[in-house]
Amino acid sequence: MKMSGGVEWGLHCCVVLSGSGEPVPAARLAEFHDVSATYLAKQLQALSRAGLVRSTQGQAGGYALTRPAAEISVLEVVEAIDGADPAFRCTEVRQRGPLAAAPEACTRPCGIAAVMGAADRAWRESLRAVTIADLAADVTRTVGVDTLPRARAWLTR
Amino acid sequence: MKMSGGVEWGLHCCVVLSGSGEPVPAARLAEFHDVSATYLAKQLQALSRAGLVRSTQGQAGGYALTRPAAEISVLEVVEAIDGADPAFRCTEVRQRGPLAAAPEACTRPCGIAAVMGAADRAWRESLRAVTIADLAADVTRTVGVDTLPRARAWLTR
DNA sequence: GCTGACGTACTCGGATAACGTTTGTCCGAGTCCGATAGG
DNA sequence: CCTATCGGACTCGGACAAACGTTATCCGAGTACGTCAGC
Repeated sequence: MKMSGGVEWGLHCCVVLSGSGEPVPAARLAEFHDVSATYLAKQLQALSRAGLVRSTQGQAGGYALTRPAAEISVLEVVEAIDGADPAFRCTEVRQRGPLAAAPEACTRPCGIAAVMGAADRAWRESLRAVTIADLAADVTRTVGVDTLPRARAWLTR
Repeated sequence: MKMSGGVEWGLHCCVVLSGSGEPVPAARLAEFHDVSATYLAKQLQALSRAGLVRSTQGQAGGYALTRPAAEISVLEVVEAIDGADPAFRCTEVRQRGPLAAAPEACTRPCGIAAVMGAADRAWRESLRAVTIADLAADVTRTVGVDTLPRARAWLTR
């Protein structure tokens, strides 16, 4: 039960990208966060495929959010990078073994899968309730008012 | 974001073990579910280490629940097999890079980690609310009243 | 002076290796039951 | 007939490989800007 480490990077990138329409190159974002440039590029590609960011090629190109930060939930970023598949995958154990239940006798999903599905939905709902704008506001409140503006200035230097 | 497949096996084992104090060998449980005996043994060992089941050695030995099924939550089984560590691990990205925040300026946890932690708690709370007895009752209701008694009879044949 | 085309440098994107974790397997230590021999 | 001892077989437990997924990396395709020649 482990989430991809790229999720954290992707979220941080979305936060610093919020509020500025200027495209920022992946290499710049990587240098800012002091992480592997090539691997961060992979995460940004995933965000691009999901339609959360728009990529611009050529000089002065880079990545920018496609929507206002207030309209992007944390869940979307997580699902874009880590995948939208539920953590639990039912293998229909009931239908195996000497006393296997007939497939038609099995209500879908089975009790175990239902519990896991409910927990998964609770988890996703919790992430859906928070937006990138909320995260940015939190940074402003806890670390300092000028933190994000300074970051944006550095990124678009 | 993927849960260990052994969790499903462990839960099914707990369900069929509920209600009978008789120890059941791991090999028998594996045959019943038609899964790898050696690997299932590994999961049962994890449950044993967590104190959810008690192992008895020698002839007529095996595994049995230590507590009534109504007092064992699904969460306990999941944490015993899949580990209790949260899925998200904060690497303190804020403290890296050219504009790194000073460690003392960072409130713990940071906004991102806080959101992830809340989602994790929601997930766990959802799993904590269901017990093995609930799962057993669901089987009785959906598949058939005699399903579990027949399974127990087969296991202790 | 203006316009068009060209070259260049910079960007992303997908295909390609290395590592770690999970999955799967094996054999050894420990223990209980049954058989057996003695009282 | 009862009891203590011994043998055997069955059990779990931890240590040992293989496979998958994640992590990390590279090079090629595409595009926008700046330059330069022509009108």
